[in-house]
Amino acid sequence: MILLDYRDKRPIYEQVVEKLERLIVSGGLEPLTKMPSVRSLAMELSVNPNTVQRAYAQLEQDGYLYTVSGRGSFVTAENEWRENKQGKVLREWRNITLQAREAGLSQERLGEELQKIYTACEENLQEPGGQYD
Amino acid sequence: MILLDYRDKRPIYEQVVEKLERLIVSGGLEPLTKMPSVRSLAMELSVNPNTVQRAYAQLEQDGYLYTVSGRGSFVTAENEWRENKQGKVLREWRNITLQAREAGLSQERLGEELQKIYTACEENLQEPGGQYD
Amino acid sequence: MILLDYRDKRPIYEQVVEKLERLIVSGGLEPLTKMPSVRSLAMELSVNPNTVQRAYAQLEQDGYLYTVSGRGSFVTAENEWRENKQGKVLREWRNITLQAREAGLSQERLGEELQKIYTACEENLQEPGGQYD
Amino acid sequence: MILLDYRDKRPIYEQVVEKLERLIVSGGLEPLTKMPSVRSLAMELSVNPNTVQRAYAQLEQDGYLYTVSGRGSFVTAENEWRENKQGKVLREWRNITLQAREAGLSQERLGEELQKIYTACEENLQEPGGQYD
DNA sequence: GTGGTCTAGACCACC
DNA sequence: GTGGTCTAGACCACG
Repeated sequence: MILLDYRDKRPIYEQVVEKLERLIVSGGLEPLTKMPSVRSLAMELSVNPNTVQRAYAQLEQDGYLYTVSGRGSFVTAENEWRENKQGKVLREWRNITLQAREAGLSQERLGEELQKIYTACEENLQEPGGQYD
Repeated sequence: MILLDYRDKRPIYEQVVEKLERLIVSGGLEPLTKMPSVRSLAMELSVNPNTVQRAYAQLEQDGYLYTVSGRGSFVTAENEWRENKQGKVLREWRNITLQAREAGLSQERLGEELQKIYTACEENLQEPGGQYD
Repeated sequence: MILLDYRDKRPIYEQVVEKLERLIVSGGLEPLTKMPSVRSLAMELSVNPNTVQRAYAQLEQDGYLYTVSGRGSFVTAENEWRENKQGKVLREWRNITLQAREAGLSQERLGEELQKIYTACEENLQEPGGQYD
Repeated sequence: MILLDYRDKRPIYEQVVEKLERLIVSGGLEPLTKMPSVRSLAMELSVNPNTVQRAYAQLEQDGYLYTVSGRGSFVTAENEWRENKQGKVLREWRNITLQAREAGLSQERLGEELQKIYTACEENLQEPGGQYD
């Protein structure tokens, strides 16, 4: 389900956060679903339980999960993070787009890319937590 | 010329790389210009010369600078990095745009933003290494 | 009657204690009333009887209930806990007020708030176990 | 400087957070001061460096500190947290005051207490991180 | 069995 | 030396 990249410079727990956030945002993990337990996910990824726990804590702090001690962690309702997430991603998007303009990419070019990304939706929506880099 | 943010989590040399790269990409530093010496830039930024050295090495590896031993470092000709840079930034841009789609932002919305960013060009082009976040 | 918040970090039995204590303190459960049996309250709240048992034990220890073996639990006479409760809450109140002063809130400001809280009494007194956060 | 209470049920890192937050809020640690290093504070408190680091991370997330990798952690400027802190403490204060009212404490009584707390300022301001419980 | 906390000890990147 | 990450293994409270 999740594949870790040990060559990535970022810490492992951050990779886990990113993958899970994407799964949640894209609907791969529906609201109210029970997440795998800290220990089981740690086993599955062959990392220390502490590492997974740290990822869960981060996701909870970001509003994607809530966790009930002794029972497990659960995905929060969509409306709790949807708006927040859109704001964050939009800010990043503006930043990158500005850089693209500086690098000499024309508005038309980006417009075409935009079109491509939004029309090529079927196959990607199937596998939402996939590789982006 | 360059302002460092000590509260930024990223290492300082990386900030220096980023700022200089932007200066070069956006035309603030023209091709074939001589860069300030490692020592003088280190003094100006009040950082360890090692840090500047590392930044220059990175920029050289990325194709923005070339160093002539005993003479100094110079900005390379534009065609050497332009294409490369565009490729990199475009890949990032696609990645973020995909995330934006997953987060529920519509193509129309991003199209409008695109328009805004490209029409509001005059004032921003003046100060290309500025704040993006 | 009582609504549990499963996303609250505190253990469930503590929530039950808090709600019942408020009900008693605010007069929602009059002295000498018979409390619901452990089992029935557990059913009503859909929790483990152990949890309710623990809450009752805590309330008994705090002087709000007394248990007659084989008969059930009953709310104690008011004078048994009134003074104690006031002392505890007053100590907490002093603590927070001191923090408020340290945080820069003026005496006048808190005086106004005090006034507001005590004049807006009618509607809140109806539903004493309600939301405070 | 900081005294840990091992009988306290709360985790150690949380106690550290609380004490340091109070020191900062009350002016015992001035803005831009360098905090003791993670390791040295861990030695001083006889706890594991991880525990202190967790406390620092929390304080950073709450806006009281910023940390520069390889250089240390520093107290942020006052305006970054002052307002936020006041809001939080005021909400708590309202909550407790409401409970005090329910417990039968009169507005006059709390008014007197308020007066006492605010007039007895001299001695307490000297030792702002002191015992509150 | 679940999450939460803590310790001890290790390694890395940065400055 | 500084902070940051990770592992291994332990204990506790909760349900």
